[in-house]
Amino acid sequence: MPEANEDLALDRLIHEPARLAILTVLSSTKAADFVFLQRVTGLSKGNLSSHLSKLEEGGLITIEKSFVHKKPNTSAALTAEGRTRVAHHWEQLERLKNLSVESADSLDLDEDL
Amino acid sequence: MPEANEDLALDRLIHEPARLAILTVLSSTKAADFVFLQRVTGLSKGNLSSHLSKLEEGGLITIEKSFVHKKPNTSAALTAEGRTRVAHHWEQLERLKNLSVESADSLDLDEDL
DNA sequence: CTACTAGGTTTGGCTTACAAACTAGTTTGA
DNA sequence: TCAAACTAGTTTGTAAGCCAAACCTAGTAG
Repeated sequence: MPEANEDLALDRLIHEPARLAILTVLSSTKAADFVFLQRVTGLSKGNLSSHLSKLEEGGLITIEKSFVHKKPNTSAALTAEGRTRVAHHWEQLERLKNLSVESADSLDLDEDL
Repeated sequence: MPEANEDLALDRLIHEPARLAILTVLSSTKAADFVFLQRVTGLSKGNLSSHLSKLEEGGLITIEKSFVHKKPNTSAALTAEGRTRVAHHWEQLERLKNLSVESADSLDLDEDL
């Protein structure tokens, strides 16, 4: 029956490097389109496309499709929930990192040796 | 050809939550044995076992097996390389996080639109 | 009209994380 | 004494996930 310090679990949807990059970019821009995201993240189109879909399914971002100069344009933006969840994720990481300082002595292990 | 800001790539061997937890614990203890690691990380035995193997193969930790009270005992410790690579990983994360502040305007996109 | 390009999406294969099943040895207890 | 239960792991099977190659659709240049 494992299940230690449950509250510092990391959300894999966010934690994945490619998505963390996407989300980080979106954190600081109202919205970003596909081409821009591809450039700054360095992801392939296919890769970016599927990550965006997953983020949308997960409720972290919204995607709006339109036509700009007669060309398809896909724009992504963080949802309110997405914004808080991403922020929370960074806090989790901070907690985990700092856990290495206190660590060994004070970890909440059920004392039943 | 994508391949943007290459130098903030995240090492998946380290980034994986389970391993990040293990490594973080090891960062602050000279060494930790299997049972202890299982308790603090909350991982199943099988899971912990295979992650430790991968970390060892990756040169991040060393594993020493012995017998304590006639029972097998597996002890893990960070290698010097492991220690620096883990530290580097936290720096990378910090960089990524802070990238969200400067972001949009100054990203090194090859200007060839 | 044909070829090429831009902007994506779908598909297929390889990798991986996870827990269930297994191994090896030790202690308990009847 | 011998078997059931426990400790400390490892191996294996599978479902999920990442990635890039192949594909799709619409515009545009020759």
